[in-house]
Amino acid sequence: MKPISLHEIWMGATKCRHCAVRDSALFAGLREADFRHIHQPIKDVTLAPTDVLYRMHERGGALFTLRGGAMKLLQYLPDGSQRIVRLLKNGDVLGLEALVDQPYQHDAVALTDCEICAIPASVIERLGHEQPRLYQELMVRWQQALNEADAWLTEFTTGTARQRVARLLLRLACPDQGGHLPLFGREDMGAMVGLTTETVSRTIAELRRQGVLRDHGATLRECDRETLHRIADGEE
Amino acid sequence: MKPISLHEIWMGATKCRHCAVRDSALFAGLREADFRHIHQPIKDVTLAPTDVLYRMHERGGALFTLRGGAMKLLQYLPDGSQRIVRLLKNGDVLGLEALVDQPYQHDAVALTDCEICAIPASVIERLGHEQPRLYQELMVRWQQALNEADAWLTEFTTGTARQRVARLLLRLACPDQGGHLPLFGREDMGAMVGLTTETVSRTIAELRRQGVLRDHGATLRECDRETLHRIADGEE
DNA sequence: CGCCCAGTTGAGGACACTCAATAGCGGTGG
DNA sequence: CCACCGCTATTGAGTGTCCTCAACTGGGCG
Repeated sequence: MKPISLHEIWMGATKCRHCAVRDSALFAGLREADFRHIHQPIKDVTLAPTDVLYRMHERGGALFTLRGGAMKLLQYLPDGSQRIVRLLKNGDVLGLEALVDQPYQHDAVALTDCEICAIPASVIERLGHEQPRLYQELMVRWQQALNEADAWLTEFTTGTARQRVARLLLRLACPDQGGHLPLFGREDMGAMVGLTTETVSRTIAELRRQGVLRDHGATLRECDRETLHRIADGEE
Repeated sequence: MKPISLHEIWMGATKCRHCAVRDSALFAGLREADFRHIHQPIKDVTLAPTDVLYRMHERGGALFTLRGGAMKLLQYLPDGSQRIVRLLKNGDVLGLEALVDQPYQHDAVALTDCEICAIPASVIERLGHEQPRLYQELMVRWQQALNEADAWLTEFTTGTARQRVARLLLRLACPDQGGHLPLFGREDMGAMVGLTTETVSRTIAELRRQGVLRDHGATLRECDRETLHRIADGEE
């Protein structure tokens, strides 16, 4: 849980502008010339699992694009228990709050090794003045986040444990045939669907026994999307 | 449940530009001159409870500001059950999806009598070209929606029925001393916190018996925010 | 007056939680 | 190389909460 201070982020050399930002989904579509406007440092950040990118209520003034890896956004309840509010993967943006001058709304924690680009909000503001296109791009990101949030609400907080886990698996393991996420720990899965680790474990164990899931070693898996869908819809 | 077709909305007279849009929170801050850019109709809409403003998956091309009343945004599960994903009140914006050319993501249903302003996405785009300020305003709205969504996830899907109902009451009845929302039906409340109507009813009945809630006639209420907070935090 | 709908209350059962013990894996050090 | 430790996952037993089904109440309105 080594925290990475924002200070640390900004003090680094300005090695970007030549960096991978240009590939970054956020800036895709901006033309070469537009980059001359970037006078502030855009810094690369690397994280290891459990590292914290930023914390709730912090005022960082930067947003981030996730160029590689996976992260989770956490919120906490008064009793201390935590809930995973969203997952982020390649190309996703986090910390958009910074653009409207708000403190971060979550803890952002790395689930895998991550490569991240940190972009000061001021850079966006400057670019945006001459590139309304950028705002369009940002709004798309915002809407994506909102869709995700709503989907989580309806998919992961309703129905039986069996249904929720099935839906989660469909979202995590299966979407892209090869790119299995490491299939997180039971604890994290529980925090996503609002169940205890034990219940998640039991549920997955049963799915395995029924042949819906196949454990390839430790973390890799195959899954029968067909039946998972039926389970998710409560038909089984 | 009389549906209001979007066609119906757009065919109306262009009585706005002089209309209340200028007071609308969304456009607050734009100066007089900026309104000359609005060539398209901005239409007023009035809804009665249970009326539908738009439906999921529709492509309306317009966004809306809620000038008065309260609305709910719904999503559905495969089994047909519905979940209330967000509530909207005075000054809130809905249908932002239209700005990024997406179909609406929810059913938008009136809970009370509503006054609404319908604004074509094209108007925003045109205005935005010369008024980057407007984008800033829009992003703030988007972030608001996102904060709401996240808050619902953590507050209304965790803890016991007692806790959830307490949190809901704190959000609905109490925030503004006088402006009690009609304290929705049990069914709606259930759809917000992920419980059955019976459980909500039982829970509220008990709170009443314990003197935390006082029924003033039929819908009005007083509540002991102090103890509600303690209940919400699981200390009672 | 009686219907209708929303809310309330009851009884019974299912499901997920809690607490607790066991198993499996990986790393570390003797 | 094996023994041991720590962590995570798994499994079990018992309990509590919430859901389901169903009956009953009460106010609003035709």
